[in-house]
Amino acid sequence: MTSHMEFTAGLNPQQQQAVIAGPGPVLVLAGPGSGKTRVLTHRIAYLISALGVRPRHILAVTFTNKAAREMESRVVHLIGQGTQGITLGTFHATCARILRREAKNLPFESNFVIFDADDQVGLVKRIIRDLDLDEKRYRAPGIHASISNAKNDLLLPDEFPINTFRDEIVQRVYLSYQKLLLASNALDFDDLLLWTAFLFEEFPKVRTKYARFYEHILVDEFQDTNFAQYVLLKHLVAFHHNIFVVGDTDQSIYRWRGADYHNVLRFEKDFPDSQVILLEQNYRSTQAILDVAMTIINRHPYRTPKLLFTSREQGQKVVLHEVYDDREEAVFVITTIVDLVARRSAKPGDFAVMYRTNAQSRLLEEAFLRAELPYKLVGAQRFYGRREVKDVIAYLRLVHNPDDEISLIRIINVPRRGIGDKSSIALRTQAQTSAVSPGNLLLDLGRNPSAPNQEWISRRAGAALRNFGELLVKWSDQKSKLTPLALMDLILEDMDYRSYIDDGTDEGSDRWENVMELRRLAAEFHKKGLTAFLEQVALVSDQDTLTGTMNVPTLLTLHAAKGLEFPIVLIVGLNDGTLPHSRSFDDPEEMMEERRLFYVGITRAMDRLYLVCAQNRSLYGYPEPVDASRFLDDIPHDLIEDARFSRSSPRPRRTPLHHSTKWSAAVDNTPDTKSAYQQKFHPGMQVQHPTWGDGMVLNSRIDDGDEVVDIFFKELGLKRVAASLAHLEILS
DNA sequence: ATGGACAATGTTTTT
DNA sequence: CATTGTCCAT
Repeated sequence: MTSHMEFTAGLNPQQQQAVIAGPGPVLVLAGPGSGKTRVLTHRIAYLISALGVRPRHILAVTFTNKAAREMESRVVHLIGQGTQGITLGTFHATCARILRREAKNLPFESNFVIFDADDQVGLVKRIIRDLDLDEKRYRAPGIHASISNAKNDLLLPDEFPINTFRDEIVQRVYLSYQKLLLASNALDFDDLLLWTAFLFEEFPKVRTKYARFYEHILVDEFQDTNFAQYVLLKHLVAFHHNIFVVGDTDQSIYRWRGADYHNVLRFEKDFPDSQVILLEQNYRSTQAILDVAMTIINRHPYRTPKLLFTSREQGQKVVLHEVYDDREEAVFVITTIVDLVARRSAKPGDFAVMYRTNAQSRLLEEAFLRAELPYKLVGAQRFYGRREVKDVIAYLRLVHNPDDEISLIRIINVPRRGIGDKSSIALRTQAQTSAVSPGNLLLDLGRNPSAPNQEWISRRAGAALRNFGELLVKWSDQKSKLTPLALMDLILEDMDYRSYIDDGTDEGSDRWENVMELRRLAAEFHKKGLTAFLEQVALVSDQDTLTGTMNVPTLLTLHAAKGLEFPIVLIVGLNDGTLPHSRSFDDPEEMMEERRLFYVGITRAMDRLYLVCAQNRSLYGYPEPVDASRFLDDIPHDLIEDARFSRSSPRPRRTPLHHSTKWSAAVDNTPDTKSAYQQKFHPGMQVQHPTWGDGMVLNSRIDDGDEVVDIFFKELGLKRVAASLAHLEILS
C-alpha cells in the first residue's frame, strides 16, 4: 500500500490502476498523450521495487531501439540502479538474441548476419534473374513484399497459399530465397520472428525455458504487432500469464508491414480474464488541437468510441494554410518558423515538420539550406543506406561470415581490382560445383595460391581473385584478435579506401566523413565485438538516429513521428494523392490507415498546429494541379483559422471539381488582380539592402498600395520592409 | 574490364 | 526529374 504510493504518485486514477494491475493479462487502451510511456515505466519500477520481481525476469518490448533506451533511462530515474538484466528492446532485437543462443537447434550458425532491406530485395532480384523470369512482370520489391507478408503470417514456402499464377511464382522465389539466405548464413528481418516462432513450436523444451524465465512481459505499441509477434507473445506468456500490453487502435499505421490492430481484439478473446484499462485523459495537446484530431478520427468507422479530453487550455486555433505550390510550401514553413522564433514565441527546437513521403523532405531541406538555417532530418537517405557506409559494412560482414554472398558480390570489385562480371560469375559457378560458398572458395584460393585445378578461370582474372583472396585470408586471421574498429582500419588501409572515395570533391570528402562516422560507431563496440556491431547496424532504425540535443527544427515522416511530441507541428502536403497517398485510393482499409496517420500527426502537437496544402505539386518533374486533401473536408470551419495566403506569384485559377467550397472561396478572392501595384518580389529571390546586406525573400504581399516584403538577411535574420522605402536591389 | 552515354522507368510508409 | 539499367566504344 505505502509501497504502491511511491510508484503511483502524480498519476491519475486510471494510470495508477494500470501500474498496479494484475497479476494476469492487462490491456491498456491509451489515447495519444495519455501518458502511456509513464505508465509503462512506472509499472516496471513497481514490479521491481514493490513486487520484488528480479529485473532479468522482465521482458519489455518496444517499437524502436530508441524507445527502449528512453524507457530504460526513465526506469533508472525512478528507482536508481537495479534495472540491470532486464530484457528491453524491439521484437527483432530480442529474437536475434534468442536465435544466437539457440542456433544449435537451427539451420544456421550463431554468427548469422541480418540482411537489410536492400540486401533482401537484391537477393530477390537475383533469384528472379536466375529463374529466368520476366523482371518487368515480376518486380523484385513486389515479390519481396509478398514473401515478407507470408513470413509475418508464419507461412513457410510450402504453406504459401496459391490462388493465382503470380502466387506460384512467388512461392518458387520464396523457396529459393530461403535456401540462399541459409546458404549465406543470413536471416532477413522477418526471419528473426519466423525462426523464433519455429524454434518455440518445434522445441517445447526451449519454449518452456523462456516462458518460465520471463515472469512479466510488457509490450508497447501493441496495435502495431503482426501475427508472428502475437504468436511469439502467446508462447512466451504461456507459463506465467503476466502480459501487459499498451496500445491504441487509432494509431495503427503499419498495416502494410503486417501489423494487425485486430490483435487488440484478439487479445481480449484469447485472454478472457484480462483486465482492460482506458486512458483517455490527454496531457499533451490544447483543446483546439484535440478537437481537430477528434473530427478526423471520428470519421473512422467501426472504432471503439473513445472520449478524449485534455487538462490543457483551449489554445490557439489550428491554422490551415494554402499555398501555390510545393516550393512555396517550403518557404511558408521557413517563414513561419523564423517569424515565431524572431518574436520569441518559440525556440527552433520546438518545431517539427511532418510529411507523408520521404521525397517531400528534399524541397524542405533546400529551403532550410537556402535560408542557412540548421535542421535535423530523421530517416530518408539514412546513414546506413549510404553507398560508402554499406561498402565498408559489407567488408566487415564478409570477413565475419565468409558465406555472405550478397556482401561478397557487393564489394568483390569495389574498389576496382580487375574482377568483372565474367570473373565473379565464374567464381560462383565454380563454387557451386565444388559445393562451397564463393567466399570460402576465395579464401581457399588465398590460402593456397598455387593450388591445382584452376582451369575455370583465365590467368589474369585468376591472379586478381587470388590477390583478393589473400587479403580476405589476412583479415580473417586477424578478426578474432582485433577490435571491430581495428579490423575496420586494417581493411580501409589495405584497400586504400580513402583515395578511392575521397576524390577531392566536396562530395568525396562528405563520403569520407561518413566512413569516419562509421568508425566512431565501431569504436563503441570494443567490448561487445563484431557480431554486436553488425547486429546494431542492421537493426537500428531511422528514428533511432534522432538525437534530442540540438535546438533545431526536426523534419520527419508522419510514420517516424509516432510516439513523439513537439510544441509546434507543421504538417505539409495535405493534398489528395499525397495524404491520403494515391496508393490508398482503391482500398478502404488503406484509406483508413491514411486517416489514422493524419491523426497521429495532429496529436503530436502540444501547443500549435499548422496544416499546409498546395494548389500545385510536382510529382514527376512537372507541376500539376492537385486537390486539397479530402480529410480537410471533415474539419468544421470554426475549428480552423483560415490564414488565406497573401499571394506572391501568379496563381492560375483552378477549376475545382469535387473540391470543397471553403477552399474555392479562398481561391476566388485573392488580392493579386485587384491591386494596381505590381508585385516585384517573390519568395526565393536574393536581394540586397543598402545597409542590411544580402538576404533572401521569404514572403511578399501587397498591402495598402505598397509591397511588404519579409526578408531573411544573412547577417541580421528576419526583417519586414516596405518595398517603396527600402531601396532593395534584386540580385537574382 | 571499364566508363560513358543514353533510355526507360517509377515513387509510401520501415523493424 | 532522378535514379537505375543497358548498350557500346574504348
